Amino acid sequence: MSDAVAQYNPSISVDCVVFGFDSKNLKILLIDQNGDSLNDSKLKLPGSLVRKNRDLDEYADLVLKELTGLDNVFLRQLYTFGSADRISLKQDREWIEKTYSVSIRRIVSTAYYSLIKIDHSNEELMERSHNARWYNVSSVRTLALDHYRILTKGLEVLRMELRFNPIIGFELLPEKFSLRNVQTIYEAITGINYDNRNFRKKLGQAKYLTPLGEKQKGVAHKPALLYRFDKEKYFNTRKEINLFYI
Amino acid sequence: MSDAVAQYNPSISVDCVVFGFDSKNLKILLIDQNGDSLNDSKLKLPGSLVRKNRDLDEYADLVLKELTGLDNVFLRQLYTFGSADRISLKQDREWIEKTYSVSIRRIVSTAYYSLIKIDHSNEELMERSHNARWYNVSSVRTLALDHYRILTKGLEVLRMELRFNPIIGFELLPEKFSLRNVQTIYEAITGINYDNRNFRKKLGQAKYLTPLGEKQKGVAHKPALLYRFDKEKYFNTRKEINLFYI
DNA sequence: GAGGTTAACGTATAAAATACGCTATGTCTG
DNA sequence: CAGACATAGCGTATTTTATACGTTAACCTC
Repeated sequence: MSDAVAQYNPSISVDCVVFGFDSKNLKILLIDQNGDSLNDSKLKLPGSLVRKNRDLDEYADLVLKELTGLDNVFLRQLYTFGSADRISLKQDREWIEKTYSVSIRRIVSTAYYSLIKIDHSNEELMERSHNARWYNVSSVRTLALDHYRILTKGLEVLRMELRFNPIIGFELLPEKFSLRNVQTIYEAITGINYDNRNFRKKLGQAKYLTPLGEKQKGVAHKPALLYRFDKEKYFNTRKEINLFYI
Repeated sequence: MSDAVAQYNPSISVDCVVFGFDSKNLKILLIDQNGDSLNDSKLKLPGSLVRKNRDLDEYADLVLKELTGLDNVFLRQLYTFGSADRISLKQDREWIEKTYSVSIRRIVSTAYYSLIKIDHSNEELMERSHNARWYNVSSVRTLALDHYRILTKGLEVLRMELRFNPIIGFELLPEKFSLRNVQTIYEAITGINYDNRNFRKKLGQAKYLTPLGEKQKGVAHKPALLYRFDKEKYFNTRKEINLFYI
């Protein structure tokens, strides 16, 4: 994202929490600043200072597109981090100043979160050109700058969203999936274990799951039917959530 | 908020959507830029460019405190508006440059929303020193800059929050209130009409409402019992919301 | 004291959540 | 090739919650 003629606003940046799912675990896309990933604290979220006179949202999209090569990915604003002392380490400051050729004082960063179908991503390309790789969210303990806090916020919002917005799950799942895949992703995100029989009973009421008549292959148990998420039906049959909690 | 020696960052600002409730309608606190309020489009949200090296959150709090004189008010981040063309009108740009004595290009504004017990606010003071007054949210049609969009976002988030977080309602209600007051505020925010008997049945299950043994006076109907919201009990008895929607 | 208005309590029914039993169908192992 | 094993997939019983609506109580105004 660095460019000799680019004019960056030295106090505005975007960072992206990019989630994925490998049919077992929730993943996050992280960049290795140094090219070696032995030390967790050198891992950071993809992001960039924003060029002058560019939309924030549009710029987050750009960052993501350059990183993944993917277009039209799910991307939403998460939160804005504006503590005056966000960039407290001298080495972080110097890294930014060198990368963008600007002198910085404080940076307000607007974080976004993105949901990616991991099988659509070109892992080789991401690794080669950006030192970016998928990590298990559950194994991440520290990150550069205040990026761990951003990740935590991302997880919190993801959890909240999934409760009311099943689309969150299907953005992460591949085109074809089993009901069990859906349950696994709900469990990975919420941390709650659901009773398999009740979970699928509830999912069965959804109008937006189209069975494909196709089965899993090569699994050491009864193969599951595969389904497809029908976005159109989802938006047409969505019923109002008319509830409040005491 | 203007000050001769202040150093403002010319591209970062905060705006506050300040909600109130007068036992009938949802209200919003707006500032009249010109000192006359005949023209809606001259009304704006309270806000300010942010001084260099000041926390965003802290600064929103400061703006609010200077405006209302109130301390420790409910204040949460809402959304960040970062379109490059947010300040499209020449007169808006000039007003900002004159007020803050800075030259601006683009401003990224982080919006906050605040909930105020209207009976705690000093309306005279606010009007005299800031041209600020409470308006019915439902009667606001246009605002300066992109502030109407910010208000819309505020309403949307308020609605969502109220579903899971009853505290939202009690932040707006006075210390003593009737169950009917609670229902009215829920209806004002969500736009849904609830059956009075079922609504109070549900509220009755809440552990955090302490009856005061005191009754309404001077009302032309059976006077209602007054209650108090017990924050501590609320946090102690809060049960996990263990649900997801299909 | 009649009429209007909201408070406050109660009952009946429908819908949703939860708990758990059981059979089916594939792969893997000995 | 039989039996173990694992998850798929269907079903029933029970509890909890939501929804609909009847009824009396207590205050004001005229």
